[in-house]
Amino acid sequence: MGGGEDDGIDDGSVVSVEILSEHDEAPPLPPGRHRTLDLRPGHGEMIKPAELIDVSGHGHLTLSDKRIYNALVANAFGPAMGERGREFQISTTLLRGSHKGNERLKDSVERLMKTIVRVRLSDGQTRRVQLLGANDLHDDERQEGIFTYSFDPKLIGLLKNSTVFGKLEIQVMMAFTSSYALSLYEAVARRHRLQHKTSEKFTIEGLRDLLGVPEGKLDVWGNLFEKAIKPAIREINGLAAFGVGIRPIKTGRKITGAELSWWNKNEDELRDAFREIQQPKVGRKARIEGRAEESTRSLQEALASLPKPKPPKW
DNA sequence: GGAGTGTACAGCTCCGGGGA
DNA sequence: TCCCCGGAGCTGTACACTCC
Repeated sequence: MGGGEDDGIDDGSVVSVEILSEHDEAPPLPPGRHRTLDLRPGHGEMIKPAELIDVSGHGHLTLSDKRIYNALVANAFGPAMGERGREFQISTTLLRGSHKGNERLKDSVERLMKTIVRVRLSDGQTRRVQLLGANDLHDDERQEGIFTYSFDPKLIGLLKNSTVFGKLEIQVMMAFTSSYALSLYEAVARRHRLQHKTSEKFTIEGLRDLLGVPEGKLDVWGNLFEKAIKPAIREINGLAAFGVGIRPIKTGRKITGAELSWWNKNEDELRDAFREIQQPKVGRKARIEGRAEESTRSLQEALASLPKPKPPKW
């Protein structure tokens, strides 16, 4: 998520969607172009319209909020998502993850409802809509924990005509431990398939928005880099099918912007990423940083230095 | 001297799970 | 399903240090 009305130096990330009136039919597309909602995600993938990735003002959302929202989008995804007044249902078990109660789910839903999507329209106006529309959480026994939800009609208007999207690997998405990593992953996922582009420049504010850093937090570049950018890059480069890098741009000595770049991984890197996703989250940071190998080696050395145990007498 | 870098530490959030 | 707990590790802040 990122981009928006206060976007970066390079305007390439700003979503520009031609909005139709409530009753308009979608205009015909040029040959070879498809509407996002007509696409079919592959196995283990989800497709997220760019309008839901380039969201401003999502700084207060936690990692689990973002995951839950992606699960709701994945569940609703398809031509039906573009129908006004359409409601969708999903089992709360799928949204809760491994946690037993619904209390966190309720909190997440309320935070998602308070999140405003800001999209710049082609006529220069900015549209503001709620990320999640009206919903019902049935938590009595007869309803078996079903969450019924809808999207704002104005948001549906955007989604119906969307042609730009990001393909997200669900396993990778679930493996992130940092919310900044998930935001950066989504932002790059929608960009890295572009053949003519492998980088994009942002202002510091644009980059903060892209990562979803709350206002007033991590104001100093050093802190932003150390606590948000570095962990996000580390996780993506360790887990995703593509690599990312962020290079600061200086004006004099002051850092005034940053260049985000991305590339496809080679076979070995892909194999490493796949292997890491299969491993438990505990110790991932160390493994990704390559420290795991070192600590394993020192452990082996320590074990080797111990006196060999005598074979048991049977 | 101003700006970036590195790091220690405290607080917070996430996550998994026990028990009612 | 809810309430609660504890551990792991993420996040934010502050400060000393380095560099230009």
